[in-house]
Amino acid sequence: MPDAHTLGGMMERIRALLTVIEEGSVNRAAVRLRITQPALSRQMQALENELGGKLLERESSGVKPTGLGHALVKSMRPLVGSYDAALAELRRQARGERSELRVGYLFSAAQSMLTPALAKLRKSQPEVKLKLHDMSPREQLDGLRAGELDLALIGQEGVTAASEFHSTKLCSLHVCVAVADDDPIAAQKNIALKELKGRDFIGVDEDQVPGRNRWATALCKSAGFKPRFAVVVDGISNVLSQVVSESAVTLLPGYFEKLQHPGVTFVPVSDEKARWDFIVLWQKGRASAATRALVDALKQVAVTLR
Amino acid sequence: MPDAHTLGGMMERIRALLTVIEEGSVNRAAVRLRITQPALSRQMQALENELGGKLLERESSGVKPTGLGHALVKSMRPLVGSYDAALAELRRQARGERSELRVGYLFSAAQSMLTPALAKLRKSQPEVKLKLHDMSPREQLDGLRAGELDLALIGQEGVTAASEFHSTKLCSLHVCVAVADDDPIAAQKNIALKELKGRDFIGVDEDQVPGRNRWATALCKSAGFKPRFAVVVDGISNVLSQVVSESAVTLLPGYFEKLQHPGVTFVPVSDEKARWDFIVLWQKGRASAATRALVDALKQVAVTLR
DNA sequence: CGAGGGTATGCGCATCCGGCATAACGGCAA
DNA sequence: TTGCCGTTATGCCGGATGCGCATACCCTCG
Repeated sequence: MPDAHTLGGMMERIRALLTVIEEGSVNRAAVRLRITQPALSRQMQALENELGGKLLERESSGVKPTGLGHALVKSMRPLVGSYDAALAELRRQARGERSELRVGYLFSAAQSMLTPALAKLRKSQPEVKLKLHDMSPREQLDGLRAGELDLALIGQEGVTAASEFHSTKLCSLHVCVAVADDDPIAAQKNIALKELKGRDFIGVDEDQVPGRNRWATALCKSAGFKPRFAVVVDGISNVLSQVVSESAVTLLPGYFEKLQHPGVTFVPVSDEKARWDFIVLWQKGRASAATRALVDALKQVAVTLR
Repeated sequence: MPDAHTLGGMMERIRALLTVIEEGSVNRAAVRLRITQPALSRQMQALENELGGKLLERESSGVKPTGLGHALVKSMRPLVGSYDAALAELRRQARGERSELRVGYLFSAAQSMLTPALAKLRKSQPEVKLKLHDMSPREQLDGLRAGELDLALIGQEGVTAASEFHSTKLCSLHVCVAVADDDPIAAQKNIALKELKGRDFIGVDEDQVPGRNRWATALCKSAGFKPRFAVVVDGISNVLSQVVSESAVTLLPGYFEKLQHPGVTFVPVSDEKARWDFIVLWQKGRASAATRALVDALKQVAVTLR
């Protein structure tokens, strides 16, 4: 029940009217609401003025709803109930008690880290309701911005957006270059970035993997050349096919070495600066216990994977 | 949009927050809401205090929702929409513009009057959405009291409840007595009430047809005797069967003469006092145009049926 | 550095709204 | 019939709330 000093809006007056109709008496309802009868009487009048019609028939034995009063009860009672439930849930969430955790991630990048972290979370917070969404980095960022995700596991693409959310770097992977099996580079144990000067690069659509091309460009620039993107494809899964068919190269985070792709060889880059960061982003404001627990679990798993 | 002096409750602050998040700026939202930026800033703070958590991250370029702010938008936006729609509909109804009309009636009693009245209504108010409910007198009264009906066509049973609603008497029917075909009374053109002294009467369950037995009792008392109810049945449709099987009698409104029932004859009662009133009840408070139109139409039809 | 955009906060004033006291009405019992 | 009790409505007053104005502080950009 709101205290006397928050009874200022229509919703509060509507709530009071529901009580009056239930009691059939302004006086008894006032006792229930812990205000005086005259104050409540005036609230009822104010509500009638605001709606433009009588809601109550006044009699010496109490009050009875008019047709309009009945209609208000019918339409507003469920609404008030939903509103109260929503407020209660928001207050719970504000206290960090949100039990739902919506996680966005890219499977190929995150599964080796996410799976053990979720196991830890399941142990420490068994009541958490997880919603896992396999999505591209772009979708992850959009989901966070729209408030549809609580947390995202994202790579280098998330670095530019990190200031919009809370963020923590989990680990930094080395970089490898993908080449066709019959490429001379495929026989090397590793490669320096400058050896890629003059080669055709395959880029990724900015819309799907924001910042990937800029990252590759920055690395090559630090090695003294500017990469030429012969083709820009619309998804990571198409990059490796184009590497083969175009006799081109592309820079990828080291986790790709674990993926088998016919006709493609991954060669580690030896440059110290060639790193790919893996970070976790979560919403600003107070984080729920579930969110904090998952972030902690991810940090622990990241340490073991180094 | 409420004016500046009614922004007192949480709902109004929530509404303001939706605007702030939409604009991404307290300042621009304040312009939209036609209040000053400091007032709106304080409302946001008050709302955060009431919910117990930050809803907005403040930056020099404006504001961004926190996770809690996103959650509020998601849960409250539809609620605010429903609330506004409900208020708008209530205001329309208050102005007499309700386009729905829920009518309760007992078919056998009311159809001869209701059908022509509805034809008149259809002509004068073609946009009215009618909801017709064939129900017992008890159900009609309960429906009115619960605000589920706007108007009820009811007989003598509604007379005692008339003070709870607006009411108009439409007509007064003569009374007849129902007897078995082989009863000596069946051969009479009419009958005086006092001739029924000593006969078994069939009564009707008070719960289904409130006041029917009391009405019959009062009529017989005015003729100098008290009726003995041999059987009390649970519905009007069972009365006539019992009249035959029990060689009993019952008093009924004159409209029953139009109904064919095997083995039963209806004989008019000659006593002047033997009348059965037919009335229309509708909700207190301002009646919609549709309700008034139907009441008028019923009055006109009642005149022609006399 | 200054200008312009943003949000937060002190202060004063107007309005709102509650409590207290009282008026008016209807119903019921003696 | 009168008096009592229950009801709702309304006048008056004071405290609470919330707004506008002025100002402080921060950030970004030319």
